Amino acid sequence: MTTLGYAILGLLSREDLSGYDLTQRMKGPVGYFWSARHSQIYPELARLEDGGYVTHRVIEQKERPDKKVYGITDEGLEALESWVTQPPMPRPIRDELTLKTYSVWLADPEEATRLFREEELRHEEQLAHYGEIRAWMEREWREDLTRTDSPEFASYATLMRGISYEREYAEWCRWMADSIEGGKSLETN
Amino acid sequence: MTTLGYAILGLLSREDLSGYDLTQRMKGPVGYFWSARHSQIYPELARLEDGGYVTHRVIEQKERPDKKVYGITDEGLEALESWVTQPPMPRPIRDELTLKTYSVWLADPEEATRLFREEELRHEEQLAHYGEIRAWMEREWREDLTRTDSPEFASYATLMRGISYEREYAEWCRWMADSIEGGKSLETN
DNA sequence: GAAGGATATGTCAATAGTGACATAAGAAAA
DNA sequence: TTTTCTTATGTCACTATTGACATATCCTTC
Repeated sequence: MTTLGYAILGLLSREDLSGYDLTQRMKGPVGYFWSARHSQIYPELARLEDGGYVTHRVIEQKERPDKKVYGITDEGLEALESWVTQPPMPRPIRDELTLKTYSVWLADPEEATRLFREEELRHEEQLAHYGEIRAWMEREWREDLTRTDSPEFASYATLMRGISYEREYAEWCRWMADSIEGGKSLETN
Repeated sequence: MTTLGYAILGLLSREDLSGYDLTQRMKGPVGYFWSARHSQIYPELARLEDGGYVTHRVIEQKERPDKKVYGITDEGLEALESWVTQPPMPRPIRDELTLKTYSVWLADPEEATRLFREEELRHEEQLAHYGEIRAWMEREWREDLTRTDSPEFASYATLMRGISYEREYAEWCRWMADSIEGGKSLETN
């Protein structure tokens, strides 16, 4: 089983979905830390069905193309449950901006400052967006969020990782821009 | 040009290195946010040489296999310089632990708590390791760190990203473990 | 004397992931 | 009326990355 397979099972454990729906859901909370295009999702669904983790039924629609709606099987749910608490495979982090930082000493300071200010803004915007979603969740899901065995709590916890990730990134970008602009690094930290 | 190509140029802009040396360097500051195995580095060096970004000379060694030491060309340095301040390609983040979190509602709370405590420890350890390197850098490179056009500052800045990344990750893991252990999420945050 | 580790450079098959191509039909906007 | 968007499912070629295989020598440890 691939990690993408578990991402799909994670979505199907909450509700039955078509390949198209799954592609859309990849833009929500799951997609913040794992995403895929439809060209990867359709073949993966076929593999999951082959392995007995999901099944599908065809929904005929008038005035729209037919749908294949997928549902998780008992075997699929079991596989997902045992995967969840297994320590994650250590994967190397790949972050192009931080790699660029390693060569920032070669850059024009003004251009470098602009780069980090721009990236700071990008992460601040993402943070603001997540903040709105958080406020919505805390308003709509107040009860559910007190139970850690609710899917709502799981979505909220994933979002919280997004929030702290973006905040950390934005702060570091600001520190970088300030350091280069000020010409000194140890001064501001 | 690939991102790995620029990672290699970034190392070669500081000193001439062999493929083997580059592989070793990938475990240091550059490797914190971009890494590769030797099986990827050797072909990439060939491509870089093909493109005129690097050149090599063979160093014959007694009692050891011969070396190919690579050096960056003027074209290579130019390419690297213009890449550094270019906005990075947006890449999807892939983090298996945060993906698991999306399905944590299915898990046994005790096993989930153990998972997040373990991961918290891993990140705390990495943080402690980075902290030692930071202390060493601040001691040894005091002067250099005041100039943002020094390679030492660039290494330090990369390390600082590592430090804030690990701190953020460890804190979130602690919040997760505490939330699941306490059975409540909104209480501790 | 044997085994394992470090130095040193490569190839190759398999997997993961992206972007483009392909098709089809209704709805909405220009 | 034509174009564009949304729904809907798929394939295919290419790139990036990993892990295993391959070879050779010296040095250190058992």
